[in-house]
This record gives sequence, structure tokens and C-alpha cells, in this order.
Amino acid sequence: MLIPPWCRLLERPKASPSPVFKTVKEPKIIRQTTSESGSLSDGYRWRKYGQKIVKGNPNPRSYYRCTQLGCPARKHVEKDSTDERAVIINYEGKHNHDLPPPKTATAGGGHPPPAADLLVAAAAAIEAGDRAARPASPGTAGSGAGDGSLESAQTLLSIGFGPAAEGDDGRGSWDGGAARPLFDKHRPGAAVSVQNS
DNA sequence: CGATTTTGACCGGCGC
DNA sequence: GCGCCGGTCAAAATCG
Repeated sequence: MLIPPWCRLLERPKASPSPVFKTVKEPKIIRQTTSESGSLSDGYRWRKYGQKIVKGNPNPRSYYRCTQLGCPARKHVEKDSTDERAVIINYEGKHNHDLPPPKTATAGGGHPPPAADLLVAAAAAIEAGDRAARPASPGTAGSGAGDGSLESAQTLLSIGFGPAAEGDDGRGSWDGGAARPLFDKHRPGAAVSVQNS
């Protein structure tokens, strides 16, 4: 682009959008899935706001944000360097709104459960973290990710899948509780591993 | 026409 | 103190 430098220099009043969150433990969920699973979308609407090539991975990492105004939910999508078919999705923050109608929710039709996938992933993470029966890839630099798995899973559950997604933040009334068919035995064999990289 | 994607640059933090 | 890396923003272009 040809953005004149002065343009930015003049318009940069705030350098730190939200420094307060630094101290707070933000929810972070790492999910690994495959492009085959076709469940890369969780039912929410995401807007891509950036893409960057990160070290250790020839594939670019994409940064998404929830299009809903005021929603702090973010998502980082990155293809696994070893598995072209593997896609690592990092969820950060939780949605403070309900799922948008399956109109253009990237779901395609809205038939499959929107968040069931994540739930499954969370369950898998808990299992993995509890058992730690996964040798984990040594070459992928994934050492000491056991606790993270469990934590991530729990966060995931609290992100909006748990029956009592907290609700003392002042605005914990974004969902009607467990009014959605989340726990589905439908298990996408592809999307399971969590916190693997 | 509106929403979303694309692309380059800037900022802040961390490591050396 | 300097350099590197990851993350975010903003404007333009594109697609539906």
C-alpha cells in the first residue's frame, strides 16, 4: 500500500487499546482441526483483520475478530507446518452475544451443531490433559503443554458452552443458558486434538 | 451498497 | 541498547 507515513503519525492517539487485560487471565483455547472436517467455523461471524508469517511455520497465520460490535472474541488460524491438512485455531476471549442466525454464518446451512465441535474439542482437551497419554511431538516444540490443555478446555467450556457460563461480569446474560443442543454425540473424527503444537 | 478480504506499516514486548 | 518477532490497524480493493 502507499499509505503516507504522516497519515499514521497524525492518527495514533491510543497506542494501548486495552492494557487492562494484561493482568487478567484471558481465556485461550487452542484447537487443532483439519480442513477436511469442514468445521472450521463455530457458527460465529469472523472478520479477518490481519495475516502474518510467523517463524517456525512457512504458512501464514490469519487473525480474525468477531464481527459483533463489542465482542472481545478473537481467533488465530494457522496451518500446521508438518500437516498441510491440519489447521490450528486459537480462540481468545469469549463471545458476549448469542450466535448469529445461520444466514451467512459460514456454516453453510446451519444443520450441523454450531458449537458442538468446540465442546467436543474441550472434552478431548480435558481428557488429554488429564491423562497426558499423548507423547506430544518433540520436534514441534510442544513441550509442557499438558496443563495448558486442561486449562484451555476449561476455558472453552466457560466461554459459553458451560451451563453456567459464570455471569458475574456484569453482562453474563448473553445466552439463555443451556438452551442449545450442544452436547451431541456426533463426533467429528478430524477435529479432536487440542493444544498440540 | 455493504461487508469482507487483502496488504503494508507501525507498535510494543522480549531476548540477546 | 539494539534487533527481532508477533500482533494489530487502517485504507483500498473485491465479492456477494
